[in-house]
Amino acid sequence: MNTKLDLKKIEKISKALGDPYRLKIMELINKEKCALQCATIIDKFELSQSTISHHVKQLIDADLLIAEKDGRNASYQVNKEVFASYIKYLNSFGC
Amino acid sequence: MNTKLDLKKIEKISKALGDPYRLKIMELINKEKCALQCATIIDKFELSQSTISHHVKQLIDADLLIAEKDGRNASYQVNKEVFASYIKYLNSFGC
DNA sequence: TCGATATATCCAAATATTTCGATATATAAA
DNA sequence: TTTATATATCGAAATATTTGGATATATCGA
Repeated sequence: MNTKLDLKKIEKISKALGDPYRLKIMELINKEKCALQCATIIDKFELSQSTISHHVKQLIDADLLIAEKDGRNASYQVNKEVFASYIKYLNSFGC
Repeated sequence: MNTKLDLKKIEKISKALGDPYRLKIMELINKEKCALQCATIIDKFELSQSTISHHVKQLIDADLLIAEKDGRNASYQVNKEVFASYIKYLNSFGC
């Protein structure tokens, strides 16, 4: 595990984290012990459902979130693996 | 040291890292033992001088680079402190 | 001083991202 | 089976980012 990410992927992850709503969505999901439902996210922000869906998709596309579908509900959790790999890359700059 | 970064700052740093050229500029500067001159960066990429200058400015504005001016030359080095703080923030997601 | 060089800034065009309303899709509930 | 609910996708407008040419500024060398 702890795959080495290529530059394209690093770029995508960084871009996904470069938006205030997406950061707040990540924090919200991270606070939950277990997976968080989409409707909960929509409740918390002054954004339309389609906009939230779009932001969540970007986080999923960057592999920062893992999505799970249960019937008509979707839930998400943080992909700790990918964060670990991203941090590993950043460590070359940090220390 | 190792200041806690607010969300706005995390966003700015992530955005600054969310571009292929800026990532490559960071890597280039990081590879140098000592500070890297601007002209060297310009040589390495197929981008105009003004575009490089703009990208470097964004990295400086995000505090990822420290700029030093010596006469008409400018040189840059990685701000390890800020990287460390950014990584510290990301650790809440990673493990 | 005068011309050359290094970098930064200004402006505008090209491109990408964000946002929302409308609609599609799939499932649950009546 | 019909209706309601949850989420995703499409299309278009608003906004932001990227890019390069032109120019400004500051300094070095002749």
